[in-house]
Amino acid sequence: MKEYNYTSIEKKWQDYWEKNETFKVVENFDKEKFYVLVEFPYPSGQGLHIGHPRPYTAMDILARKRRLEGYNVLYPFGWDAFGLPTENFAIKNKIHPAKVTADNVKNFTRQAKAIGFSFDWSREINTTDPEYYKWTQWIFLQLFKKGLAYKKEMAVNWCTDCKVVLANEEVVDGSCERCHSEVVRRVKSQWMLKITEYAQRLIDDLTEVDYPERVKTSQINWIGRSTGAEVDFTSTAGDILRIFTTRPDTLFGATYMVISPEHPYIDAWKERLSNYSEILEYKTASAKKSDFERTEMVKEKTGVKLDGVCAVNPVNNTEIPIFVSDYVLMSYGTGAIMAVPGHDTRDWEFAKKFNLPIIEVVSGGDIEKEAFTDCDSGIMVNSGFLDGMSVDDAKVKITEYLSKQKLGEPKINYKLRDWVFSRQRYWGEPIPLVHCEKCGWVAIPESQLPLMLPEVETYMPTDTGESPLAALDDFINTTCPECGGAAKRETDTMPQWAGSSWYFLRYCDPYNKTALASKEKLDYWMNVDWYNGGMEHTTLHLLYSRFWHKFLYDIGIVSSKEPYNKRTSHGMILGEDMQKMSKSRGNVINPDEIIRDYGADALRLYEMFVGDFEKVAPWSMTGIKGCKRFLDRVWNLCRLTTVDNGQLTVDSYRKELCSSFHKTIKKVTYDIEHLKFNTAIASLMSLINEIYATGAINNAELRSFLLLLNPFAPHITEEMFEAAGFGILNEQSLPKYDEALCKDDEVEIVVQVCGKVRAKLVVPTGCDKTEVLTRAKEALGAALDSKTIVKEIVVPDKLVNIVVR
RNA sequence: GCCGCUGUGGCGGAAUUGGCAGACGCAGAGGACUUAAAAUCCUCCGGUAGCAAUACUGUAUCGGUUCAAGUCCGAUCAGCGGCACCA
Repeated sequence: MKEYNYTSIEKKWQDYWEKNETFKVVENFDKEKFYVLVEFPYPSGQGLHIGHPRPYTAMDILARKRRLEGYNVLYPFGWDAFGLPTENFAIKNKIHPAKVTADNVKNFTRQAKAIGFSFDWSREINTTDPEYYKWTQWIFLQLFKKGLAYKKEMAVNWCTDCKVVLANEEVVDGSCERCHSEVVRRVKSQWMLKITEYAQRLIDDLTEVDYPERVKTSQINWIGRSTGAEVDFTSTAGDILRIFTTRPDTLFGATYMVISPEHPYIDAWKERLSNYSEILEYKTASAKKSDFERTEMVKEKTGVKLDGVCAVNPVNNTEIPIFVSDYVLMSYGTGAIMAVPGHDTRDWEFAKKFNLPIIEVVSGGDIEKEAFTDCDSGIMVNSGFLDGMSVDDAKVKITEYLSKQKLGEPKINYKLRDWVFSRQRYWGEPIPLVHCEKCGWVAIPESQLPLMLPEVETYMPTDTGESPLAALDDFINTTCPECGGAAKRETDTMPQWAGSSWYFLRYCDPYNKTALASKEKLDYWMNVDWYNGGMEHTTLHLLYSRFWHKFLYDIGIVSSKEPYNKRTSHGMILGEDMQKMSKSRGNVINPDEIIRDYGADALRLYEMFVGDFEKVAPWSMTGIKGCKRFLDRVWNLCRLTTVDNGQLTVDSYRKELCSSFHKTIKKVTYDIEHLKFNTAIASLMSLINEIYATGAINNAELRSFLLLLNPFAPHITEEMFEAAGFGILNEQSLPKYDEALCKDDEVEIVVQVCGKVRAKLVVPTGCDKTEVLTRAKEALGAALDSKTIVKEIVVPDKLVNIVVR
């Protein structure tokens, strides 16, 4: 057995593909297209992670298979290059982030090419390229013009020492990742995008797409639609206090109210509140917590009663106390709730702690022990005109009543919040707006796009929390496009999500100077037929890009409501210790070394063979050796005796291998479509074992085997294909299977007695049921004597089960 | 606390979706080749009992449905990931 020289073979074919532009694709309107997409990477300083090749190889296999099936395949690649790590590296090392990005991209490109992905490199894009972000800015302007971008006061993480706004990621246990100082929540005016306006459509159109159920569920839960009612309580201060509830039926059971610490009434009622200072203290304390900390279930409920103002329940005119507590969030509903401790777990806990009355309004539970929250079985009690009704009926009745009395109205709420689109950072797309004293916020003319990111001395945000751009007078000061007067530019930049929300459109027409892509090309290539990415992007990137696509559909840029027909997700590659790979754990694997020691084909094969594609899988050095061993066996196929019959037709496999070949072709073809790469490879391994067992091979067998393996291991198969005189593999078609030839003439039948295997029997495929049963009984012989047969089950071509007493 | 996912040999994982559990690979043991080693090839490889044929047992735990359960249902335990107490 000889090892093959993977280094020179892989280099040879990578050069060949590059020189011949093998995978460059052009719009061919006569040919059926197939658009395969992988999430473009963030080019970090660490280089390609060993996890990256897993999804890239999987989709490369699909792309190569589709080409062999005759499709016009678009499989593009690019760089999602704006972002914090690059900026932080630039700050630390005083290198321009554009330079850092260019270096990282160069390294990533070298590594990606060494793995032999069949990307169309002529369509490479980079979100930090002004020719690209010109169109990111253009889309933002359209959103702005349609009223979908607005400014809002938002709480941000503020490092008290660095005096900068921090991303959630930079806050570790409530303190700054860099200086470990305290981080507080501070209010800042931010650009927001009204994704909530698309909430219902983002739910509804999920029925049109082929996503894994867990992805759909995550998105639906994230958007979090709930139906209920808004109800107006009056306060003893004379104002109306509006609340949202999903359980209007329990209105008679409301024994107190809770408002969020940020609720504006706290200030409005300042004069009436005898314990105002105590309330203010509570408000300050809760400002230090994140929403997550505030809403943690395990934590003890906290709160302060408002002394001096009460609320009045509109259905029974009862006066009830008002509390302020941080478990109520200003960002959901109206920032105020009615508390029904008898039928809400959180309210129940709060009421127990503060000794508040608990009234049962739905019978069926024991409210002394816990809140009774079941909506299906209870009957209304202690609820005036609702008594005796089911919960569902009561909901309808009370909502009608409230509407009629003008005390409230039905309401649908979504958990989904609008998208915070501003960053007080340098390394992002500048927001192309100016602020004019007279005209307000004004879009810059589209002819002035791209609004270039200017050079700055330091990338550090300013100590007022503004972006580094705020320190550049030349950049800030401009004229108003509307009135011509003096105006100031927006200095915030866009989040990294912006560029990735539409990149799949740019791949269709990456050099277009007059549009983000031409309508003709968009209509040819879109939709993305198959999009693979990580589960971690399910609720942010995937939702954001669907939102932008729907907006572009609304303004006539794209022709479909949804961008992606099919979405799949891969599992992470873990370290050999089953832990997430990280520098601190010391379990990081460098792909360069793997390629050097085993070759790209072995790396590709191993990452596909290691386990279920959708689940996490650990790296294993011995595992990759096994894959390399398999490739050596493939290489040595050509050293077997060739028993050539001179034919290259499908039916020229030798008789003893014919059925195996057809079965393997069927299995590999099926498995690739269903992300079962591991079992596809296993079946190829079984087939090669069978070939070796015969000690020989013929041309048709070698040719089919190489074609089947090619999507997984493109270099070695191209080389062997050429050496065998079959031509260039990439220009061929995938072998086909014949269903009739996949079947064996005979099958083994399991004979069970009471579910236990007692005999085995070989019968012709498709053998008659009674015939099988007779032969099964013969096989069992005396074992059935003196037993009463209760039941006889025959599963054709599989098993016989005889139940006896 | 809530949501989602996952529990199968020494290890990674298969199992046509209810029909012989452990495919394929790794590791291990024995043998062949070799002066020797590596590589390669052949054989064995869940547990218990047995020289063996074989029998019993076995898919996190407990229970259920079924002729038949890794697979379906109910409860429990453990691990991983996500989270915005969503009223």
